[in-house]
Amino acid sequence: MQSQRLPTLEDVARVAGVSRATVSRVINGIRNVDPQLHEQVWTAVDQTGYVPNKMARSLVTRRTGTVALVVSDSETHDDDPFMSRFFSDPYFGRVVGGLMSVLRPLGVQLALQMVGADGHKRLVGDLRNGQADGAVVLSLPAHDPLPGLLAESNIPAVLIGRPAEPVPISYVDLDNEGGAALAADRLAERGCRRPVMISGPPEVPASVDRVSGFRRAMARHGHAWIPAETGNFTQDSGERSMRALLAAHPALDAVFVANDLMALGALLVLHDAGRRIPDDVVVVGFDDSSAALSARPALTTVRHPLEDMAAEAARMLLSRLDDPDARVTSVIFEPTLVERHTA
Amino acid sequence: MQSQRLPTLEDVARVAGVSRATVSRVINGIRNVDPQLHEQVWTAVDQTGYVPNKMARSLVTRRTGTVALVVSDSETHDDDPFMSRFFSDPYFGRVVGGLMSVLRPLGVQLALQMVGADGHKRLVGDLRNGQADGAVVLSLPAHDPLPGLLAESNIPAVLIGRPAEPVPISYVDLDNEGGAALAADRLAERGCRRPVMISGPPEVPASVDRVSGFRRAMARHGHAWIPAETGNFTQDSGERSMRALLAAHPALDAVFVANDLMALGALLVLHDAGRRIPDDVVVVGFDDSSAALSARPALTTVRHPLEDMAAEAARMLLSRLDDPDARVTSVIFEPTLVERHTA
DNA sequence: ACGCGCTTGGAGAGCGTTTTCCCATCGTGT
DNA sequence: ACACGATGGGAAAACGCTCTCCAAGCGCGT
Repeated sequence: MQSQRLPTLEDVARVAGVSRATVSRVINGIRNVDPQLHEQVWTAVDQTGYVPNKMARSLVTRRTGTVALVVSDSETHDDDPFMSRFFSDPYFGRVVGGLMSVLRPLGVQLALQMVGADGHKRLVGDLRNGQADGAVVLSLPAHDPLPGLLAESNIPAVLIGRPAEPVPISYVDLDNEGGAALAADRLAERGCRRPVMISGPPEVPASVDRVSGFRRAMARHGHAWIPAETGNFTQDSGERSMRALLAAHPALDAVFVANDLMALGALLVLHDAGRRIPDDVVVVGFDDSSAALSARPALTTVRHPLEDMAAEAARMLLSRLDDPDARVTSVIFEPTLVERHTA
Repeated sequence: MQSQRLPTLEDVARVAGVSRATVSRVINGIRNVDPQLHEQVWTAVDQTGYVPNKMARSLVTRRTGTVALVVSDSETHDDDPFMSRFFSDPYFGRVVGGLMSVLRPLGVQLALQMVGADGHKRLVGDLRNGQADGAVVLSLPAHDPLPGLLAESNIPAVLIGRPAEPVPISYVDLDNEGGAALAADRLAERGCRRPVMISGPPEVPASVDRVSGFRRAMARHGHAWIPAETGNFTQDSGERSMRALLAAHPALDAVFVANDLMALGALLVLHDAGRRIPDDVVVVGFDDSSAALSARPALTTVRHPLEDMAAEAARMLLSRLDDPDARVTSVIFEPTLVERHTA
């Protein structure tokens, strides 16, 4: 079986005994077509096995039916076996799942676009051209110029996670401060006296917000100062931080950890140190990733509704595509506390 | 800023004072162009900010510069919050990472295609048309007709994981039997007397191979029969299976678990049962996923080089695209044993 | 009968490329 | 000088589709 020429509109038209234009109308569901011809056309389509050529269509409509998922790799360039750290992080998969849940029923394609430190202009060029109708942008380094470029090129785009500097571009984000406050309230409720925290890297905005949210809420509960240790969101750094904290503050009885993976590490260290959880020490994580469930005891954590956020981002992008003059908007999601067994 | 018309070849040609054809030649690096004009054209390109329109180009070249990553969702239709189980499984991310590592340097796009039980013909149609030049197909249910359809439509495609029935289509796969044998050898080496195993679902071929490989190798070591319990690759099922095994065979001193996630569960149960690892019971997992590292003690496991396999799949697909008459091939990867602290 | 609006369907002009011809132009061997 | 093969560049034909005209047909009011 050779890769012979596929049937075109022309072929269908010939078979149905009508013109290209009519077939096109029928295919695209435009009314004003005699039911009789309508019928003829469809049978001709079936008979020829016609499938519209997407590129030809896109060329004239200026619509690709594709949105790009842009991920930055400027942070993970050449140490790891290529990006494996990022892609194998459940974060990525959760976003893809969320996007797909709204894109797929509508027949919209998702194309992966990676952009390095250099490729910004190329990306914008590609986007303005035929690559995609719009973009969902993920996980940018703190002061990435991309949001600005997108905004000024007038490319439909939605960020997941707000940009570091204010930029006229739509985004979805999580109320990280509120989430941290939830954790703080829980800790207070459990009657903790000597809370400590393990924070994330200071260059990621979400991390900063979690710290400040937690501090502020704890202050309301009468804890003016919270000893903290800085991790980098890996389990390893969680262990290290916990050990340091334990050494400096042996009497600690509560710890807020800025993400679940680090919390997993902290739990291990606490366990090895002979602390009973939650009796001696209560622990609250952040994200409600799959790690939270596999922790022992199962981790009490702040749920980050990433799938929902991604789905909303997709919806926002789509509606922007339908109405190019739509205003820039943002949606902030409220986290919730998932009570399991560590606090 | 309006979405004004972008510069086209025509515009560049006018600025450079040459014809469209010449600009096209220069852009596509076709020799036989006067260096002088060559220069003129490039400055004109810079000046106008020209970016070739991908769709117009694809329309005539019949090449999209895109490959599709096809994932089946017929198994996970409507129970979970949409596919979250599959996408958030590190499996997905590892494959994406591996594919990207070869695709991106070549400027090839990756498009996600999900296909349900019904959508097969649609997918094939889309693929034969403008969607993508070829496909990497992932994680199919046992007797999926897709490989057959792809083969008979002569669509360039590479499967990750061999098809259940023999089909003339290229694939990469892991020597699951060999991997399981590796685990068996290790268990034997550790002098185990009463080995048991936790297998995966019988409908996935890889799972079956792991079981048979393990059984065969253990037989060589003199263990004619291995008690087994069947899980479904989740941590939960690992726990359940381990509990059952412990109840039925209290004297067990070694367990082979068909994937890391289940091994994680098994480890927890063994720990709760007061068994010391690896002194009382040795455990070997399979996959070397991130779970293996976060297990305590760190899990000894069989490494499944998924990124490498995905990368190879991409390379195979690409070379098939370059030479449409290339023969169907397959590459089987050899797993290795990663020695950590459980065996 | 005639004209007028309304519905249908066809002809054809693009959309932005690549690529096939084909015509200059030039250098070379006789 | 003249013919002749290279070689560089332009005109224009696709590629497969959408969509804007226009013409034809039809029912209605005058």
